[in-house]
Amino acid sequence: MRNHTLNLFKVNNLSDLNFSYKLVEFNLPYLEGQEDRFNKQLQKISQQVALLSGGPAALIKRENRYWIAIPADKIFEETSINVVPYNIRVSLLPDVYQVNASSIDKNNVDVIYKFLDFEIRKQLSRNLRIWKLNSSQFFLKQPIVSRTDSIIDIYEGFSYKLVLLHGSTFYICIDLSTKYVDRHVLSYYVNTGNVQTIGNSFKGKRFLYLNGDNWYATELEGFGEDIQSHEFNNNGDSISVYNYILNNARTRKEDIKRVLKPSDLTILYKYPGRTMEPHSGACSLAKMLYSTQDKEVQSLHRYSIKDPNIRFEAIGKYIREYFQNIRYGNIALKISLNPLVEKVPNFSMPELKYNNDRTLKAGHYSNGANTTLREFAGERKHLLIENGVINKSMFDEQFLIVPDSMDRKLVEAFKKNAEHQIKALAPAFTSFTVIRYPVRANQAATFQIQEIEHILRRQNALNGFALFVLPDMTSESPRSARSFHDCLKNQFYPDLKVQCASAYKINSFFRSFPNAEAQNMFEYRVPEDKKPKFKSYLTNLVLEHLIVNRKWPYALSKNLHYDIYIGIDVHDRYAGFTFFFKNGENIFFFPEQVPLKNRSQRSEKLKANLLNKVIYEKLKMFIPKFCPTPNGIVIIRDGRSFGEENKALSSVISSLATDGLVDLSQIKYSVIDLHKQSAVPLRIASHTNGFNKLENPIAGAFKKINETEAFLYNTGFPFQIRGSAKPLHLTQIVGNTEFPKVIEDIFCQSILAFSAPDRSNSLPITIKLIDTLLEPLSGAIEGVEEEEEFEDSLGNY
DNA sequence: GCATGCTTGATGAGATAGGG
DNA sequence: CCCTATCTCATCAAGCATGC
Repeated sequence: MRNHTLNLFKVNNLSDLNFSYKLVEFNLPYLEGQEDRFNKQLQKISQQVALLSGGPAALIKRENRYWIAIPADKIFEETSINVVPYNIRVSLLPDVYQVNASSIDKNNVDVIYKFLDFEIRKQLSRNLRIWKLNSSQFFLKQPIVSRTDSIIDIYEGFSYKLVLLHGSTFYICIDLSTKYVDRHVLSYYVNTGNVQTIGNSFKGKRFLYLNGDNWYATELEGFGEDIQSHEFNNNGDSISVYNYILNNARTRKEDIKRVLKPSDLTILYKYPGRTMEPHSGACSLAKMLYSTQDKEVQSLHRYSIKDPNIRFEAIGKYIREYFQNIRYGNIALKISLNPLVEKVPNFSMPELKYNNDRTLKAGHYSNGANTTLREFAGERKHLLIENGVINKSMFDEQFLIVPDSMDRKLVEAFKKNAEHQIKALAPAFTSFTVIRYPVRANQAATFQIQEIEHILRRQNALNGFALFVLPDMTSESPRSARSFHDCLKNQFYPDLKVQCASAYKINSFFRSFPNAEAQNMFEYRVPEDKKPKFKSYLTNLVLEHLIVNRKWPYALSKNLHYDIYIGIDVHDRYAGFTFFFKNGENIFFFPEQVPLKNRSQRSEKLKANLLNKVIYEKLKMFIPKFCPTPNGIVIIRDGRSFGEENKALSSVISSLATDGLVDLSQIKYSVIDLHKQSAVPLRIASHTNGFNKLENPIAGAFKKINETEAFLYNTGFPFQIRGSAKPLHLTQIVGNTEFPKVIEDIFCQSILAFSAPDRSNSLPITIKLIDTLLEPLSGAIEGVEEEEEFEDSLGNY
């Protein structure tokens, strides 16, 4: 194992700090089955106490009862808190609990975490050299020296999170972050003379407002008069914007006087994304914020992608400059200047099983390997091209649906290429039936799709699989092209399974040549110089089409530790389920329509009875066929599970036991939450002997932060990525499986990169497939409604 | 066509302030 | 004193550039 550097900086003098606390008592009745409500009520009480006492409040459970801990030096009056339907009395108990570093245990560690985190955040917010975007992101007030002639200043900063390792040691975890801000203040562009003509173009944009020492993000609502004339109501008194700003400038008064002119225009702003009574401010204190889709930022985006050396160097700098003067009570926190360095374990690359009994094994030839780790990604693709897909089942009916604007000979040429490529990978494939559809410019997507449906119905093509060539929509807005695409997939789903391609793209590869055999005839061919690009385009398109056809390209040589994995994800109206058995030769996908989210619950929450129904039905059918008496069932939930998955899984297992399909005394189970993006911005870099001291960790490296939580790096070596690898965050929410075995199983699943075998893939195939086969449907509903509204408004004229 | 890293924007939910 | 608009906090999907 190699040494690795982690972006974790230890709090060294925890033992010097005094975390003594008092308890707050309350009695909240728990109604059976009302767990959701109970948790919300608990949270509300704890926040209320934090407010009353003016400091941190930590919710803790002792002797099967809940309490709230607040620092021993805080006090508040006994009071009632309204948590519908109760009024809960909260009172501060007199006893003081002494806590020191040696007495940290799992009963009081959350108290220490909350207290410490509260202080660190508070003191970062008070640091005059940085500004706070939200509770975890901080940026320097000095932009980094620009490397371009751009009108944009780049503000670098960091996101912060306090991390508890293995329940006893605290670390500061920070990562880099960037914001793009206009170099000039708004008054450089807009003044009382031109506000009528160009003012509107700035409305709705986001601005960084430099209000004295306090900088924050705002959204521009509109403009007022000049700041000397413009008055607003301040606690009952009318005051001009100019006077208000100078009265409140405090230490920054001289600086502000220099930029603030009485003739500056007043801006009316609100906080981004909110509806509120606008505040008044000065144009000369606002600088426009840019987002990643702004043209001006596009060329700067690459500067924020940083390799591990540069990233870790900057992280160390922020620790030195902003984390060495933080106090807890009367004592300075001693935060290590050096990052945590330790041996990080990794799983080895699993062996893959291909068609024709071929395998791919990375490592030393002496161990039976047939490739080096370095060559793994390339070979993974190469073996697939050579041997074809492992799934040899028959194909359903196949359609090639093309716009009638596409030349017949071009369609013929493309069809020949596509069929040849598919047959090379899956010999069971025969041919496409070509269907042409008319394209009507300037017509709503819904209307066009209806017309296409009539045509497909006449040709009996509403079932099966289609490669659908989208018309050339380069002249139209990207939104309407996207809307067409989404409508299409939504309209025919799930009977007709559609993979899309673009006529524009296909056209760009082909050229017409004189026919060699017949004079005055033409044919379409790909010229030599475009062949490599076309080959790569076609391979990827065909691989996707095979995935849509459920023809999995390869599998694992060995079974996973646990026999059954179930992936679950939700996109708007559909929940997707994948069932993965043993080594992945048998994977099944099912969409299930779910009720649209309502106001009171989280959008992605699934109900236990739906989960129970789907999972039980399918497992009852599959277990006898693919894995009799399984040793374990694991649910992987993309995003957050809400206890429903757990309820469903235990009821499914007991039903299956009644049916005699599983052995209750043997079977293991668990629910895993998988986050592509974690609140903990943990990074890892491997030490090398080369010129660059740090590089991305090997794929399969993992860092457990406690018994049920880990970070898994799936995108490192041998895969090539720009920047620094971002891990998956895995949490075993419930269950009795061995967590490290589950992590390894998830790593193996991520090596089944079906859609791009030569690239890295961070998601396990159980989740990735749901995204691929479900994703285009989400958003389609909204798109349709927008189009219809648009049509209606046209009709009124 | 695919993949990645990265930032912004949207969203939900609890809590609060202030008007009627 | 209740209701509603506003605010804060936290999380996740969308959308970007870029490379194969």
